[in-house]
Amino acid sequence: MPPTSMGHCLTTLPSLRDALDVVSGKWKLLILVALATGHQRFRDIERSVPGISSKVLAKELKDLEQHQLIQRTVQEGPPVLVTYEVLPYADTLDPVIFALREWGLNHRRKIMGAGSEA
Amino acid sequence: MPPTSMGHCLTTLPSLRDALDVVSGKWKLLILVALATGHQRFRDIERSVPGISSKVLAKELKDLEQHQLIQRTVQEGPPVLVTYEVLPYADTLDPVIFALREWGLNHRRKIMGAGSEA
DNA sequence: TACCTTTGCTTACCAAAAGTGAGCAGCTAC
DNA sequence: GTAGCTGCTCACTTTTGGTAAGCAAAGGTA
Repeated sequence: MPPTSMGHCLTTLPSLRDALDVVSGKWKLLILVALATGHQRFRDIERSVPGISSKVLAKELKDLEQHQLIQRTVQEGPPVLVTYEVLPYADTLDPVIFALREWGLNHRRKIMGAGSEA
Repeated sequence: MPPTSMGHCLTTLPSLRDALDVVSGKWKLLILVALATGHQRFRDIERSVPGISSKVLAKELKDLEQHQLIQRTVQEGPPVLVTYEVLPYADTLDPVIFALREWGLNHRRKIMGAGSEA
């Protein structure tokens, strides 16, 4: 039972736009979740986010870094190691991710349930 | 203090993807909010969602209709009148919109606050 | 040593989507 | 009549996305 139903105020549109400008892609939230679940290397993320390509991942990681949601660290050494990690600020997106996750779960149930329709 | 911080479970990724498949564009949530705030005619929505074009709006409205989030109604009569309205199901997206709105609000503050940086 | 694999990307190339401007049918206003 | 609004669509350009390949540096394997 959402307490806000229909109660969108005038600041909703601009704030939403601000948020969407950072987060609206198909991949960004997925990447953040992958990072949060322990996948910190490029190839590791690539494998854990099904369907993403190297090119897009590289670009998205740059975007996320620019928005200060993640941090890229290069560990020099005989094998140069690059790791990505979510910054604390990215945790503020948890409510968004949570809400979206819940909705996705529910939506799938709806779609599956009404299986008799085209 | 988000209670879910880092606590993403294994169903997060697929559920998130399901949700993003419906809602990930730059415009869909904005359109839903515009509809929910009383803009129900095409041109009205177009004007209230800054930056959107007729073409994209038409396409997004079709998508939203297909996903059963909105309903298109044509009232025949001397002036044919087309109205769009959010279906009850779209209200289930309120938590998502709310979370995103909050985040956007906060993010703008952060960006503005750190104004001395590039 | 040669050969294959992994990593973290980048580069061409092509397809899909978004943005731009014009326009159109049907109506109203003047 | 002509100008305007509405709800779109069309043709065109630009931007974004996706695919496959490749590359330098290192590691394994024999």
